[in-house]
Amino acid sequence: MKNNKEIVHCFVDYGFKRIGGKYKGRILWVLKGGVLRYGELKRAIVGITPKMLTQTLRELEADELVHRKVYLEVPPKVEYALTTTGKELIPFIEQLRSWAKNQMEQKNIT
Amino acid sequence: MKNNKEIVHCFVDYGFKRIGGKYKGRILWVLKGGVLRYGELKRAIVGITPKMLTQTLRELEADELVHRKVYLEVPPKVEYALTTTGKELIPFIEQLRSWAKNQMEQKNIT
DNA sequence: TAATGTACATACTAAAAAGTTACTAATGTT
DNA sequence: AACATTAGTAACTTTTTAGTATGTACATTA
Repeated sequence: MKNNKEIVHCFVDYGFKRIGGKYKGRILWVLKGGVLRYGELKRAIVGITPKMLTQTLRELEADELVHRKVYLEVPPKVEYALTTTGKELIPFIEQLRSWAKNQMEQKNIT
Repeated sequence: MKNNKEIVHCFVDYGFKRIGGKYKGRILWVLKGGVLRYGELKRAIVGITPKMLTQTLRELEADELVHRKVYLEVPPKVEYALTTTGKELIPFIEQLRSWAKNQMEQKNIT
């Protein structure tokens, strides 16, 4: 999800542009639990490919929602954590989540 | 944004699938103010094409977030309104919106 | 008689997002 | 020497989403 150069029409538009995309919400949500390494994220976000994980993390980083810390070791070690701005989004995701939970229970979705 | 048949991985995933897409958030948000006709929506959602407006409204309708009421008149008249489920999303959008507002002000985005 | 208004539909194209497959670096371990 | 480990990359294809351009119905109004 590219969001540079595009015209932002309103706050809602801007907000959705920053958290849109197939995996951003899930990534932010699991990072709510604390710092995670790349491989841990990969296991947590079931179904994501390394390409999409890296790509999405880079977008989140550029967007200052996630912080990336590289350890100069071999084998490599990279840790990801929410930034302050990223943490501010958690209540919002939580609200969507509880709405979704409700909906899924009502609709009996497996 | 198609979301049938796909695997839903968690509540967050499900939630984002239901409100994802370029215009859904904005449409729900303007409908918060009350019932709107097709043409009014078109004017409210600046930049949307009739194709995308219709398509998105149909998705929202199929998803039971928006209700569509057709008057059998000529020229045609169709009204759109939030359903109960749709209204339940408003606080959530409001939260994203206020986060976005904050961000935009901090970053001095026009 | 022709234009106007309204809510679309249809066919097609372009752009964006996501997926697939294969590959790398450098050290420690067997 | 071969192998495992970790966090990715690169090139390419497919799928999905969005945009463009044009057309339709039909009562009312000019």
